[in-house]
Amino acid sequence: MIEKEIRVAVIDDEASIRESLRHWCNWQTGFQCVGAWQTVPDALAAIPWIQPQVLLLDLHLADSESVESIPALKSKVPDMAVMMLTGEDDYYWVEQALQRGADGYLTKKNATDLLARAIRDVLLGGSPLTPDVSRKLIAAHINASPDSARLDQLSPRERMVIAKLAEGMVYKEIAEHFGISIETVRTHSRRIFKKLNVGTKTEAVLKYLKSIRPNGAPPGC
Amino acid sequence: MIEKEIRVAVIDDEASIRESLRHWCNWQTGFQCVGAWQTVPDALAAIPWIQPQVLLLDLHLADSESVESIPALKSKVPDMAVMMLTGEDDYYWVEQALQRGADGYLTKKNATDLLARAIRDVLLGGSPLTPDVSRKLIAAHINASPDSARLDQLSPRERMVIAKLAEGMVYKEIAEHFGISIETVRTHSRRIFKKLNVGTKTEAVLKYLKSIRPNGAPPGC
DNA sequence: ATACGGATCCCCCATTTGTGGGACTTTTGG
DNA sequence: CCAAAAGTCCCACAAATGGGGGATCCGTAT
Repeated sequence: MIEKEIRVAVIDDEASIRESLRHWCNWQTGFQCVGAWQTVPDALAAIPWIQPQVLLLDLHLADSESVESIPALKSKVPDMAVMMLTGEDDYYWVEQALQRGADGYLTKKNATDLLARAIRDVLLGGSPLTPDVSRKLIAAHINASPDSARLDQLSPRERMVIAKLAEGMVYKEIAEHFGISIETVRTHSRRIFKKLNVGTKTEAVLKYLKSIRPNGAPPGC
Repeated sequence: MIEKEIRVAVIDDEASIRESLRHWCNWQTGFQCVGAWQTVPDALAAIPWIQPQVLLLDLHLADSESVESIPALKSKVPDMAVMMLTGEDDYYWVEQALQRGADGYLTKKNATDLLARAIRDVLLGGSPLTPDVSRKLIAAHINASPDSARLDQLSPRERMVIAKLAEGMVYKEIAEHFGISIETVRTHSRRIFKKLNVGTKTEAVLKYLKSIRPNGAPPGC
């Protein structure tokens, strides 16, 4: 039945926490820790071979590294669940993490007694959040369109570029339109993709249209 | 100054008209006829080498061949102007031709006295239309979304595919979603592009969204 | 002064896309 | 039943795209 144990991996730069999570997993029945890395790059290199089902990701890795890396991590193992672990419940990071594809978000203080259940929940498609997190999430969601805000992260030039993308123009046409190199357009697009957290022109355009007219004015306007 | 003459080409299956247009061009000062073909395939083979500036295209080639071929012709010589010539002013064909990239549309009866000016106009970026044509164009435009009709030219499967494209999915994802080969998805897409008269996924999605909700409901609905 | 974001451009590389064929089976409408 | 349309799959090739670097220049903020 070692085959049926839930394969859990850990990323935490703090050795003590990392190790205690590892030991906790292996001690719990039904879980096995298949990896525990200190840094995201280490994990990125390993998880494609390890194929964990759940990744416990510490929010406290140097500044925003952990949150930024969620898309990359999930792309390596698409149906791996990412569970954020954090000490504080700074809502800014909650939002950032969830927008980037985190599946759960637990504050560490009450993590240990909830973690086993949370891991099982997340594998069943749930989004386990500790109560303090979900309270803030709900509060923020009643009046905010999470994606619209992303647009003002775009620089003026990037806005001009995505506007043209949203007219169906290809890179070469946009370059000619603005009298710049196609390489510049590609650079702008790559940054737009990163900021909008998408991977293709079409996805970017869809998010752009949603953001620019959440109420739904015709594309021609 | 033979270099500064406007290079005109003709496609017309009726020999008498074709020849009279050729002679007319060469007789007019400032024009030279650089080609006169009976069929579209003949022209397609020749124009890349000839590089005409203006192509006079008879609408009366066997059924829809001439209109259908406008995109192909323009793709061979991207900045060549295509001027439609027709006896009648059946608005259906006017619309079809303009949608496919025709730059001008003249009815033959009053063509000869306007043709010289129309050719010069079209090269300056204008869209010369005989009055009867423009009247119908305007009438049709006040209350019609010309593109919406195009969607029901799509087969059921093609509609399913473009619906997924409009969710930002890439070919491989669509293939997996429907459990078919990526080649099949590509084939569907090619036919969708042809029917919607576009060249890229993004353009297709934009037309699709416009057609599916001309009033502009949010993409999420 | 110097660090930083924005804008510009360049190279490389793997993958995806767009386009042209062709071919086979299954529906479907006369 | 037969022809047309739809759906499926394949090959091949050029172009476009999506990332990954890195580099330069210019303002502005620190």
